[in-house]
Amino acid sequence: MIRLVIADDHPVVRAGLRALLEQEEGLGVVGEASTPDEAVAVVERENPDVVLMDLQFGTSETGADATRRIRALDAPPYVLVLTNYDTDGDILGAVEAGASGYLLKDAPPHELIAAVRAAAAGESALAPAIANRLLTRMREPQVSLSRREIEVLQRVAAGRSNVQIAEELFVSETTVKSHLVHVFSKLDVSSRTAAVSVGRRLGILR
Amino acid sequence: MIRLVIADDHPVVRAGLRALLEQEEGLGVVGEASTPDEAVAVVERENPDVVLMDLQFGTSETGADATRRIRALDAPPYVLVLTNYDTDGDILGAVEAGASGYLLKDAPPHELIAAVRAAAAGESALAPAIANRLLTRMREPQVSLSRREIEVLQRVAAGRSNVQIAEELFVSETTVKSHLVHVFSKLDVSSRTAAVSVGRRLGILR
DNA sequence: GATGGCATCCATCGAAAGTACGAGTCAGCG
DNA sequence: CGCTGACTCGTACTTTCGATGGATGCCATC
Repeated sequence: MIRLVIADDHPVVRAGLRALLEQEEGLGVVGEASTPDEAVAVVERENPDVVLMDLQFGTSETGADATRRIRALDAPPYVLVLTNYDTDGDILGAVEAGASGYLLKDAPPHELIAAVRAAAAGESALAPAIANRLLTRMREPQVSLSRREIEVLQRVAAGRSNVQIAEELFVSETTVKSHLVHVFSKLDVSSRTAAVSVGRRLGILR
Repeated sequence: MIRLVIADDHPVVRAGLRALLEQEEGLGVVGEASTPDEAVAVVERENPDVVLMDLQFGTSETGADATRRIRALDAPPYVLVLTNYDTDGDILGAVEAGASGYLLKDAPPHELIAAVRAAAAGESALAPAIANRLLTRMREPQVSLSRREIEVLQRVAAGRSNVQIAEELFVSETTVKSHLVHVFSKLDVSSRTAAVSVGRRLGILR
């Protein structure tokens, strides 16, 4: 049986995933987590085959962080990342953190199940709608912001101050400014608000 | 038994709601819909007691529209609106469309069930976290920005500085700041970038 | 006629934001 | 092994924002 752990901060989503997955032969949910920390703990305890990991939690720590920590364990499970938006900037981060698959939350059940089975078999499973975007982004670097720069820009777009962003990312305010300097230069702007508007037009921001 | 219909475009969310609600005594899900149109059709066919209605569908039509149409039927069911964000601008629209309750998707299960029972009894059920915000917004009629304030906010969103905006509008920089102070206060934010992001979510900006 | 919202204007002050250096670690690559 | 790029941090400086607390005239509504 494929043993699963679900990590998502929405009780409704957890219940939905559990319901959809458990009515499938050969799949079993052995644990749930509502925070990144809890996810790591549950995975260590249950030693599952596959983890379904939400990208956005209510906290500052993201699913990508948890994914990185989980993949650093001994004999780690495969991690399937879940997200709401196919434009999420953390997707790249999650993939680099060791996620072996990537799914949209509005994916139909059969896609979900296929992805879980693929992941359990060690294969890569990207939602079709995503694979394209990811690949095109890979090969056409365009205005390629680094992962960190995108992360900072997203938080700027959410209205956070430099100090707040620094705290959320556990770096100094100087570092945040430094990232922003690069973002401004790459986007050819000179203020955060302009950067947000250009970033949105270029599809870097949702 | 309280007969329920679930309308949400996410299969996972539908399954989660169904799972959480059906393990409760006296509740039964008699239909699901993945689009606003389908929701109206299913409600007409099943004649349920309560409808759980998502606010955002993938389409241009919103849950508020469907709510309005459902409440216009003969002997309509009560409608509970579901949304991700407590700042969603359509909330007011949904309430005005006849929704009798309002829930965040990350609400704990007991809150969800309590809201369904309250709705079935014809009572109003607002997520506690929301009720306040909604009420204050009701008595302080929405977020109506003046024409001038919107003009300024739009230019802020385009990345202009206060000085630039002042020149464009043929007023002094202080005047621009003054408008922005009002905008900030109305939108309950304290920076231009946050104002832009809230303004966008509320539909004030493109 | 009063009240209140809107648009306009003003000054000051501290807090953010942005600029401009320099500089270190680390991973990956040719 | 040296190079490059991403990421990190520091210090010092200038500019822009935002908060505060006023002021005026206009106009609609009560």
